[in-house]
Amino acid sequence: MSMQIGELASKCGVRIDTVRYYEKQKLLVPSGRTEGGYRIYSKVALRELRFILRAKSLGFTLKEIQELLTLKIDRENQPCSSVKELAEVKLKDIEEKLTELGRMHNALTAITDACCGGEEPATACSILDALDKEDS
Amino acid sequence: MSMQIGELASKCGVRIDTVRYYEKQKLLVPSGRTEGGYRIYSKVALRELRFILRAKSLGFTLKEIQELLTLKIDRENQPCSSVKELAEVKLKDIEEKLTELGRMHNALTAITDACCGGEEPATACSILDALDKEDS
DNA sequence: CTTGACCCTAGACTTAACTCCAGGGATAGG
DNA sequence: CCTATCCCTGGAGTTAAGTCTAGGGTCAAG
Repeated sequence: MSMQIGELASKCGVRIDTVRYYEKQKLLVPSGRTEGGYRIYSKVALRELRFILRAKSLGFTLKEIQELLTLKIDRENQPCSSVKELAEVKLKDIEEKLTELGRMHNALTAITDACCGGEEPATACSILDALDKEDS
Repeated sequence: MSMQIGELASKCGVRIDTVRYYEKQKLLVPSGRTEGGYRIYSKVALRELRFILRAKSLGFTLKEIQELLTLKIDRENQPCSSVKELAEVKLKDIEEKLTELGRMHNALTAITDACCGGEEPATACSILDALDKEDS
């Protein structure tokens, strides 16, 4: 039903420090404290941490997750469009990175394929030449 | 024929600080200094800086570019295979990132497409629900 | 009552690749 | 000579998301 920080962390596969860090970032507040000052977490906190981790795995930053949580907490009064907008911004973001990585991949593949990769000296290595070319 | 740091930087579209930073990282040494201590760069330095920037645009880190430069400087005695190996490691690296980003893209697209995005309250928003789901 | 496992805080450190700052010197044009 | 523009150094700051450290308290078992 309720647990300490160590159990919460290990249930989610993160470090204790990470949980405390999320708290400092106002992403996750413990349900209470013991007399001795230990944080206690409920099942709700477990769900919340998992929410955060899922959003992270989709590429959201902690700052963006904060926004998502703000919307989530106040769901009744927030339009779906606000949530979808965040998701779409992030999607565009991911798409840009994909494009850029694709560009790198194509260019690097091209010059790598052209290289013999043999044991002969790299005096005329086509990779080094491509990086050193006069044009562009 | 030869220039100061400002001209070199602007010819390559980087900041002066960046050039000095590359020098600190032992990527780019000026050809000399004026009496007054100003760095002077030759056409060779210009090529070298462009080499660095091209490698960077292919996804190499500065540390990896250092290795490339080490090989390049000693081309005669380095096998092509060493160069190609660096390129292939980087390619694999890029491919992993592409895979991961593709995974994110698919997942986020799926849950985003399912969201109405309308002005109605997000009480049952499918994006929030997907992030909050019990399973997985 | 002692041991070991757990927890607390505040704050420093990490990585990459810059970017900025203070305080000052060099150089060219008028 | 004055001014504007360039340049110098050493070192600090930036960003994201943690990770680590020192020094200490809590709690349950034996």
